[in-house]
Amino acid sequence: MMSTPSAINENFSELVEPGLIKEINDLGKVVKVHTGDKIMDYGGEIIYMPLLVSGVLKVLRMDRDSNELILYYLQAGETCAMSLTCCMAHEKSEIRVIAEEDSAIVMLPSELMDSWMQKYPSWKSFVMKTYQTRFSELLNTIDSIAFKRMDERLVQYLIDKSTVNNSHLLETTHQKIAEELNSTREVISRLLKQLENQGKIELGRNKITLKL
Amino acid sequence: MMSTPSAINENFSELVEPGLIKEINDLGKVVKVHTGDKIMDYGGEIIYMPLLVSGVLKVLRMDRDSNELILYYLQAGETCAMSLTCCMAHEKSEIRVIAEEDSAIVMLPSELMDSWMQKYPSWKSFVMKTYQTRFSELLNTIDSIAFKRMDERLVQYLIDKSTVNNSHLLETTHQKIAEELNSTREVISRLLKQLENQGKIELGRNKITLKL
DNA sequence: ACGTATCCGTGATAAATGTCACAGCCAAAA
DNA sequence: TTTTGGCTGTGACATTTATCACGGATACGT
Repeated sequence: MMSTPSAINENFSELVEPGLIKEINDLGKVVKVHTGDKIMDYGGEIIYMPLLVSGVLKVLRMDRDSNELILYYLQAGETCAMSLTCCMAHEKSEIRVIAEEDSAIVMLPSELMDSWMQKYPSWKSFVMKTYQTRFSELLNTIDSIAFKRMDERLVQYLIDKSTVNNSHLLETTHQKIAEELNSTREVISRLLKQLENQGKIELGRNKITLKL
Repeated sequence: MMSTPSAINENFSELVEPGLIKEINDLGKVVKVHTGDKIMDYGGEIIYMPLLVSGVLKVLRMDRDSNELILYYLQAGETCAMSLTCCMAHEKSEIRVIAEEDSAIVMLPSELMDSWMQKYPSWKSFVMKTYQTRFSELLNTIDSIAFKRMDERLVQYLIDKSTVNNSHLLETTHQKIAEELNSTREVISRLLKQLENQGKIELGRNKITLKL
């Protein structure tokens, strides 16, 4: 498995100390995953912390009856705040992480995190920034499910998905959307049909085209 | 305004460096607040970071139509993760913080946070632990609103409130509960009546008694 | 003790979402 | 081509929660 020094520089430009870059390149393993691959699961041990070099991951929450809910997407240059907390505390995962697209991830042994905080100021800043953005994302998620109706949530979902995939054509099924929004296929189908009637999207089998 | 060295030692025993304790005692201002006082509000600047020495604070989220939702409680020995992120980034608050009980808070100038992270390992651990617990709390909140019905959420609310107030007698109104759960008085009244019929609580004007 | 605010209980009804049932359609495999 | 399985559309109905309306109860100030 080859390490890719340039990838870190390109996507994590805020990490500046040469010693830090060197440690990441020496100790991190590059892992390539494909769309749909599971990177982490509820209850799993977290012994690596993932830096996302390319692609998109999605972070999901589940309950015991395996109802699901998408929390947020991770893009190149980002990492998972949950992994941070878990790494530091050697705890188990409270979330599931799935590759939304083919992705490349640098896996860092979790025991390094702590010492780097003191050793490399830019690492500390990166960690802090990660917490801040993930906190905001979680609050957005809470806003959606607490204060919005399903039609609004669906529109936001389509926009977000279109944004991270960088495409107006979404290749998915009503069933999958329903799962990620913790709803049901019939409800999503009907709301999508409404949106089509309003001229905002076009529907096809396994695909949704956003118009604008 | 007097500083209270012992209060820090008692409630924040994980903060161990003498230099850190001294800085907190020298630079922190002790503020006393009463039940219902607003400590922070949505959109407000955060220039102090609050360490809760005694009492209970509640952290709320609001939307534009001033619908509200309780996120979690803070107890003695804890601090607000949102304040942490805001302090570090000099950002505005995304939440509202209200005193649930009379409380004493040590306010620390936010510009110190960053340097302490490197200077005092126990401060860094404290900050990390804070993030971890708050993250978990937010996930719990998400679980509740995403996966549970109002009757379950209400029971959990009553238990949580009883726990932080350390009393089986809750002095509040149906209206206030409805606001913190982002519901309506009628719904809460009916559900409370159900619980009373099941023998789980007793209702009175401005009070609810938990039986077990 | 009286008047008044607020709080509480509850029926009737509406809106949002979930569930069930089933039919048609499309795409890939045989 | 035919079959098969998954995807989509939609009516009918159930459940959960919100809204409206209003009357009665309780505490508090004067």
